[in-house]
Amino acid sequence: MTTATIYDVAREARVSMATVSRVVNNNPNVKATTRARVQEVIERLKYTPNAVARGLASKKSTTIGIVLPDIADLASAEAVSGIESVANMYKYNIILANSCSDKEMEKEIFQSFQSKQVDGILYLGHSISEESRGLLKKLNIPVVLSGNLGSDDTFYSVNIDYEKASYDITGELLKHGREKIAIVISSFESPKAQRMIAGYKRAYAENKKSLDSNLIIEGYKSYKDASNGLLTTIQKNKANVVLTMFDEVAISVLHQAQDKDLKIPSDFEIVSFENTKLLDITRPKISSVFHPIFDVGAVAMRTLTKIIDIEKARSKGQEITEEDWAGLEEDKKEIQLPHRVVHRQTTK
Amino acid sequence: MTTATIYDVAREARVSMATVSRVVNNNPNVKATTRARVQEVIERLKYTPNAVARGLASKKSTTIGIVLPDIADLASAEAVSGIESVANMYKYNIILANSCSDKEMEKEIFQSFQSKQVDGILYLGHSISEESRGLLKKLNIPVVLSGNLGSDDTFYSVNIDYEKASYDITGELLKHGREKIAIVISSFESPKAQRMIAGYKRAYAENKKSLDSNLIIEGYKSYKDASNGLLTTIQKNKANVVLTMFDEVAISVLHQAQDKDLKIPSDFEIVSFENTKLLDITRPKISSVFHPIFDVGAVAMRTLTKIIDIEKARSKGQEITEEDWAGLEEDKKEIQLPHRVVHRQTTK
DNA sequence: TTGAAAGCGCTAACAC
DNA sequence: GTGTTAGCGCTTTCAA
Repeated sequence: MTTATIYDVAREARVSMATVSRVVNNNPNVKATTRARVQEVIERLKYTPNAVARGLASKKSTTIGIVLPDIADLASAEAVSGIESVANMYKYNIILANSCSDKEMEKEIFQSFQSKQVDGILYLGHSISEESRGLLKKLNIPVVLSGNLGSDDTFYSVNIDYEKASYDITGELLKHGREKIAIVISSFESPKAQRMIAGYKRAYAENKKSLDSNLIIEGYKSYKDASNGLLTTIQKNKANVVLTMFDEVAISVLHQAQDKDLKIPSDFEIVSFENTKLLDITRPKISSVFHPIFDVGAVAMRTLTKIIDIEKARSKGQEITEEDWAGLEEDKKEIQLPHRVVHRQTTK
Repeated sequence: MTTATIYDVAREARVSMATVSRVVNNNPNVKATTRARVQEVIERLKYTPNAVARGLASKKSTTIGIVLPDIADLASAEAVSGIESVANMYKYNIILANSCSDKEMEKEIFQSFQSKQVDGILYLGHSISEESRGLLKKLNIPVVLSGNLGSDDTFYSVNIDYEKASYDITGELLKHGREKIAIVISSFESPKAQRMIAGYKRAYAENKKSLDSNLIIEGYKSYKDASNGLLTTIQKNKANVVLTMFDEVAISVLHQAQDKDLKIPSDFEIVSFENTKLLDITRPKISSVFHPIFDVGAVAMRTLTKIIDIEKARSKGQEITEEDWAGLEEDKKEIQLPHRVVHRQTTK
């Protein structure tokens, strides 16, 4: 079975391909009667435009590429879900690529995205290397980052304000009498971790409490990492509150605390910064800095559509309207979604 | 910046486009020196073939489409991860689409996949409607199902043997003296659930134990669903062992049991049929029928690549070699991966 | 309001 | 081994 082409429709409807194209693309310059006739033939022939041919001719693919370190990670999956929902709304398809945090891989992915002519790229992940940043820039394709920060202002990015989030929760705990608060991060290299630490330090400073740098603990990002005695490390440093960058780490600490028969939250408190749905299926439920992951994905995608439209207008030499810019500022490319502290059952 | 085209390369290397095309596609019919010269120009010009143009000319997109009910679901995400890993190996890109289990949505997705000329489709989900099955058939694109069954033999599918898995665990429990085993499923409509029930019943029959049909409990697929007193329902029917179709349900039951101070596993036992990594981050860890979700995705994708190759050969009128068929049988399209019962801490 | 025609960048006969 | 050429199915001027 060969599918109908625009040419078949044109012939059947006794018009030119151009007219069919106009009808399909809702171009207003078609007489109503002609439009109706073409429509009828389209339905009769079950004509669907070939997106590939269209892409070649128009240099648009209505496809966006997503690069992320690991799709099996729950937070990533939730973000992708948010992305998908708005992509769907705007009729974009999404191509997914796992980078495994590998630079070579990323390079290949970018190339493949370029070759597939994606209209935009969403880069998710806890950090982005300078090389990748450079490659992305050269691609000349609209890009939005999420889950990681623009250290410069080349790209738009969508996140929560990690510094402030960290500051808020640390400050709150300090004000309520906690002194020794441990903070567990993946690595000092991670910009997200850096911001968390910055907020943490600022809170200590403003509350005039002395900070023990041993309480900043590096090297934990999964349940497994942490299950090898992280709690002992925390306790060795006399902390009885811990802030974790990842939910899995929080859960691991919780289990270790339970194994040691610590009373939670009276003896020991836990707050996670990730906030996937995992936190709701532990007992007790783990308190967290609420971080709307789905929304972050959705907003990132929405932002990308705006940039794509602006770039399109720009390349056509068109005026860019206020409406196009709605909600975007050229000089402030870091978009931050609101966060809030959610006390579940692992904080007093 | 305009990217180089095959034509630029041809001109610079003083050969025809055809030769460049041959070099790019590793066609052996090129003299080594010519090949080298072309390669050099390709690198100098940073030429990357345009996949869209290529797709239009060759009617292949090196892209496969994945339809699934919910990407934010952990099991789906793990399967996608498996798919991605082999897709990457075979240089396919993947387009992801959330169907939200909605038929209209699926229809649109299939159309969009068709229009994007995907080389194959992977359909994940607990069940597939007759309509969708029909649409998929008409598409004339290779399809592999996973997570759900082919009730007929139109499509290849990759799963574990749910009937046998259910039979195995039920039989084992019955042999060890349990009498009242509850089984919690999403819905009687689900083919997967049906097979689980079939295995469950077969085990009861073979062990000559009487089965109480109240123990087959329908309507639970998430933590939330279950948290509304599922345990009570189970206990009302005097069961002290439960098999759940989903991990979240198992976790919910576990928590309810803990709330009631049931001793686990001595008073109450739990086995899940899903086996995501969630089961490892509960305390106690939940026993399960081990189900290699990542592998199921990987094998499904691998199967799809084989079918694509076979169809390609077929459409060219080529002989299909033994090698092409490796591991595939035309008359047995249900591929089943091995399962095994994993006793963690919620079974005696 | 419509049509003609020139590509978009590549592949794949077919010819040499 | 290599080149020529005719599309693939569509968009998009430009002209009518």
